[in-house]
Amino acid sequence: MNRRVRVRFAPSPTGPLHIGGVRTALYNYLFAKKHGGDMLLRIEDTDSARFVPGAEEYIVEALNWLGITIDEGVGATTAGNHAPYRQSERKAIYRKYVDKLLEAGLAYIAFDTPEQLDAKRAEIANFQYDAKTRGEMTNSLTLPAEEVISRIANGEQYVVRIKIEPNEEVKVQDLIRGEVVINSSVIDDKVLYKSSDQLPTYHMANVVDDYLMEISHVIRGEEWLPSAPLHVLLYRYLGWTDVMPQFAHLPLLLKPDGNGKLSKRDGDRLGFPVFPLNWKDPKTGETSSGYREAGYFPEAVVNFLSLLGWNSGTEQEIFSMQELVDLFSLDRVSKSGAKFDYEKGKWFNHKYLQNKSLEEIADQYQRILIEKDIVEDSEKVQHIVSLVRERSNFVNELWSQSSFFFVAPDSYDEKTVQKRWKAETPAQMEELISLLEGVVDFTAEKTEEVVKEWISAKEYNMGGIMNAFRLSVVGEPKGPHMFDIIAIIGKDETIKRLIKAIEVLG
RNA sequence: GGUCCAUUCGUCUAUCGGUUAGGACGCCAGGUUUUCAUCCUGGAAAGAGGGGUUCGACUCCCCUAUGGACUACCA
Repeated sequence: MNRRVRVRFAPSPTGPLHIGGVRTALYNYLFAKKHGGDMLLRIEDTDSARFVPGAEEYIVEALNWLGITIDEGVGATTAGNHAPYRQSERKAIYRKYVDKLLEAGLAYIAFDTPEQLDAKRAEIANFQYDAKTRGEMTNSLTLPAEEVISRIANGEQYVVRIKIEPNEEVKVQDLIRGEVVINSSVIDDKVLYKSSDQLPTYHMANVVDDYLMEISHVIRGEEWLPSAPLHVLLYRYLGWTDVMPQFAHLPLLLKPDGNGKLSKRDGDRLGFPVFPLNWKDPKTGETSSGYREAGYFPEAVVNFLSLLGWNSGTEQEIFSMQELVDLFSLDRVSKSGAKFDYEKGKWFNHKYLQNKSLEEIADQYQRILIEKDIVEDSEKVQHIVSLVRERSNFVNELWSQSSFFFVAPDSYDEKTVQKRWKAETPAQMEELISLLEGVVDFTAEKTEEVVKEWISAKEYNMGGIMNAFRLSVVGEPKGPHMFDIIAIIGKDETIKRLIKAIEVLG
């Protein structure tokens, strides 16, 4: 069967989008675009208790920032003809299919309260609500029909459970892992629907929506692999096996150190963001840092994430979104979890900082300068950026590499003073001042020529002069070529800084 | 505990039975440089262990070990 590729990213609005979720969204997007298909965004808010205000908006904004565009669903520009795309708004739809299962005897009503179930679990080790145990529980299989009706009529809360037939090998074809087989006896009679909020649980809602929204491929995290057989069974119970989507379970993103799934705490602990955007928790007021605010380019984040669990098979490392789309393939997705290496993430941003146009970088840098009340024309800023960007990873690091172009040093690095400011230095700097005063054409080329001639004529030590010169102008032993620096700050400013250095350092 | 998934340099990975096991990040050394960086060159660094299958296994199979996920009226 050849049907249109339609994939969905289906997060739960329980908080900010985790970086692992971002990668899942990215892989879905790449797969969809590669095959000319549709990328949907569906909000899985069937757990009213865990709903967090602002989370949905955050998810849309994050995907938008990253360039992962949504064709259909929440946050899409066009309406889409499978609306609504929020599960909380689809209550009536699910009830119909729950009833269908009930009528077919493939599901049943259970009245056991959460407390009773907890008691059961405490009493029996490894208790599972299934074919072996449901006969001892309070449900429509053990109660007379009239009692079930009267209990419901009396307003008693209940859930609907799927009736799993034991001892069957359930096969799941996974596009990444191949065939996965699980015996149905180890699957419990999962709750599909709860009367308390009249909403289905994840499993039911997910299957019904994927069916109704004509999803062709379910690409999701590996944490869903254990419940995939249940989903296969649900498709079968509902009579949808012929249009069941194909599954692909992605490897997890792991902690950089130690073991386990990458979590919010790891970011706090190790000092890097695990969210795409800053997130302020509405309850605690606590803010978690995001890649955008940390100074990352969205392209760099996408590139970095794309390679955590997938590779092109070539030695190329830098990919545009379009290249990623062209090259992406599920059979090149790896099976094992990937430890999150933040250092490599920084390297990607470094690469993008070098490869982007000077105009774009200068434009971003100017915004930082304006915050510092520094206004310069863009041509000059571009020139400065061209001199210092190769030594930076982020636009916001540019300031520490180039502040001396805009403001004179207010102190001098002590170590350098001891090492580079000798007894004879002040006199030499005086000479340098009068030399520079005489230079008419104050370009990097000209000043370099004049100063070097003077140094060799006087038989001064090149390093001694230049380092003292740098100390006077920059205040620290850093920065680009000295003559490039003074050409930008100009003759007057250069001389002013030399005079001040002689004054202060003696 | 049970079920399932996984296992190549520290990390991300290439390899789809025959390779000096390749690349990248990071690390180290050297070079360039008036400084700090960058950059360039080079280097150290890997097939979890044990059995098979095979003329030949990193590659296929089994066992063990290790790691991970799941095991809710959460997703």
